Amino acid sequence: MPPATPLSEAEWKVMDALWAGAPASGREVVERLRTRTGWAYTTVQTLLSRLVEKGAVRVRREGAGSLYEPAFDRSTARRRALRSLLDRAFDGAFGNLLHHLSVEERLSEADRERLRAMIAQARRRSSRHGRAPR
Amino acid sequence: MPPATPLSEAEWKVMDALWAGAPASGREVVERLRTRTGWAYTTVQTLLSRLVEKGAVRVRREGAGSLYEPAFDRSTARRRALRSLLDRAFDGAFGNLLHHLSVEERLSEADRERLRAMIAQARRRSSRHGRAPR
DNA sequence: GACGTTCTACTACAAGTGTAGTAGCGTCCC
DNA sequence: GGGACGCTACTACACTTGTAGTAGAACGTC
Repeated sequence: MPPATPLSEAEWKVMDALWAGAPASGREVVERLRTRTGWAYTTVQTLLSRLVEKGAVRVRREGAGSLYEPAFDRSTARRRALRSLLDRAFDGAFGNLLHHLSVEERLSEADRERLRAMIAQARRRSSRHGRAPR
Repeated sequence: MPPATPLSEAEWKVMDALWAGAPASGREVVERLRTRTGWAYTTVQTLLSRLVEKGAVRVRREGAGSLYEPAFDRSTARRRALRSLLDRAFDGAFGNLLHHLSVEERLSEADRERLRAMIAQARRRSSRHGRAPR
């Protein structure tokens, strides 16, 4: 697992662009970001370099330019970001987040449906290999 | 609603110290943070000032020193932080977060219990507002 | 009223972020 | 093989964050 340096706002956007299509050229990434951000080519390049330094993106020279590809998937990044929020704002306790969700946030019917599935799935998983992590 | 400038890691710790006890003197805040962080008095002062600038803390001179108190409660801060994470990492969609939780995170029995309560509560709430619970 | 003790205000400085410019190199085209 | 063009590498610069020091004001004490 690469050093879990957290992704900044702008970096998330770049990663999103990469997750949208496996190896992509710098040009492609810029193109994908154009509508969302309007960043200059060099801005995107800077961000890509920083991401490579951080180990979040792998680069490979390919003839003319380079091809970039994420070093981990979106779920992994999301898990890390969530953990980071948990530590920062919820005393690191998952339960606190759930409590907050239940008391403070408004849920739609679809959300509730999702939660029901979530419970069922969690139950299945935990009974399969009987463990309850913190 | 004060300008929702997001709280940084260190600022969260200071806010936590303030939420732990209504108006508190600078000295008190430092004291509460000592074990957790070991920060110098002036470090805490700097953070408090920044929080005042951001509108997250209100200050009031009181004889010798000042008394500080949070300008909003922890739930509000949590809601904002969550929103920010949502926008950054989950395409701004609450459902994406729930999906992530259901598929990616491991839940304990207590978590599941909490979720069940959450669903029930949401159902109650939404039926009160006259939406059919499917 | 001189002194020590506290606080506050201002300043500092390195790392990280957002955003981009410039120079130079490799490649493609005629 | 010389020019046009695209791409990478390096540099820039302001703002935020983490962490603190110093100088001076205010207050309590004898």
